[in-house]
Amino acid sequence: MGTTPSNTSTAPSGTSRRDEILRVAGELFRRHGYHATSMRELAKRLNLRGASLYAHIDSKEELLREIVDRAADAFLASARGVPCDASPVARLEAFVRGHLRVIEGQIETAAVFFHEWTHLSGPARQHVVERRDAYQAELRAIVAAGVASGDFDVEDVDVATLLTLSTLNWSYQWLDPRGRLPLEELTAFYTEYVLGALGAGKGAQR
Amino acid sequence: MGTTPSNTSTAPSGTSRRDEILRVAGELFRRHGYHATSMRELAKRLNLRGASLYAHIDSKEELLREIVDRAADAFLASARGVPCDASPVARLEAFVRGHLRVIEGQIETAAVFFHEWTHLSGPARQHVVERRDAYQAELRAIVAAGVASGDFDVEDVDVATLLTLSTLNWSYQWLDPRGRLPLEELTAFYTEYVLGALGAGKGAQR
DNA sequence: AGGATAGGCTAACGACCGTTCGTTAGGCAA
DNA sequence: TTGCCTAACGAACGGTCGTTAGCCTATCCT
Repeated sequence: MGTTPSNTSTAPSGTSRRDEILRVAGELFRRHGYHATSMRELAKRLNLRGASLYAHIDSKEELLREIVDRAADAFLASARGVPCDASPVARLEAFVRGHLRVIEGQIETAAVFFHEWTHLSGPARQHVVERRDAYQAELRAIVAAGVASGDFDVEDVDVATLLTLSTLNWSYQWLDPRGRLPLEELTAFYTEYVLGALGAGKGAQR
Repeated sequence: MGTTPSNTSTAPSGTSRRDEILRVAGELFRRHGYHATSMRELAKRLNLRGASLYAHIDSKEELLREIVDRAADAFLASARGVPCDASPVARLEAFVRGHLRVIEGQIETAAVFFHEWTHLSGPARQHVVERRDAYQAELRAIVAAGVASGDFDVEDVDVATLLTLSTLNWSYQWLDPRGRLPLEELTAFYTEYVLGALGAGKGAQR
């Protein structure tokens, strides 16, 4: 155990110090924005000095990259977890549920992902673009399948996909995990909204 | 004319230097974010030095405030221009059209409004909150009217309003004034999408 | 012509930034 | 006890930031 890497050091709560830094960074990045959050402020929140953070991380950008990566991976995994042998309506429903679950389960991470990812540069940025595109492609496939099966009635699959993503993506701005609506209920509202928009009417096959 | 205030000085294109500063600031704030845009960079884009900007403006925050205010005012004016004696469907359609027109007509201003307004502080910030709330209230009134008239079929007017706003608000992320779809066509797609979501079906009264 | 004004510049201020470096203290194993 | 490692600190590096003050020039007005 003497060779344990430094990032497994234990913070009081049982999580690693590095995880704690990431968590607080996520909160601050979300609240103030990446560039308006200083390392000194982040350290202060952790009862440390700015310089001390570098015992655990390489750079500020690494924090952003890791937070954004986590969200991107979560969204993509969620989309990829949608059973592709289900009906388009059921798939759409699963997609929506997965989307909201990711946001609700890690609101800070998701919010930073949506709002701050463009501050990444180089390969990290490109990697995010790829995953966003892949995510959109998953949704597009569902919409297209719905159109092909007759469950959805849209004139332009690309636009319908964009509009659906728009509906889902803005939710980080107002979705409150402790809000008045339980997630299941919000998911039901969302699903009905989107299905209606896609022309799936209430009698659509599930 | 010797008493002309300083902000009416003429830039090459015929607009005032101050307007030019605002325009370029809007572009840079949108592309890089407010905090990641420096006054030196803004000045450089205008072939000036950073310090020279203060002959025309009081502060960096004033730029942000003015850009955000313009967008907020435009959105609210647009919503208030919706004829309240029309059918709910027609009102909704006008709302959507107005929303997209504001964005399309000043994409930088709108994008900065959606993405950077939280960097404002004090009364300016509060003023934005008020206008955002007023804008949402206008939409809510339309949705509620549609429910009352039987044109819309939603279970929760507040949630339906939020979801509709979500659908509209994310468009600044992808709406390209020079994109493949003319605005009228995009508006038609958008209207159909939202009306469908609100349970207004294609036979709904217009 | 002379004075006023506007707009631009340079230099500088005071504050802040992300990060590195040298050092210290505490913990652990041999 | 000694030696090593980790985590944290203070000091500092090498900048950057928004902004102010003083100066200069061009233009306009009387």
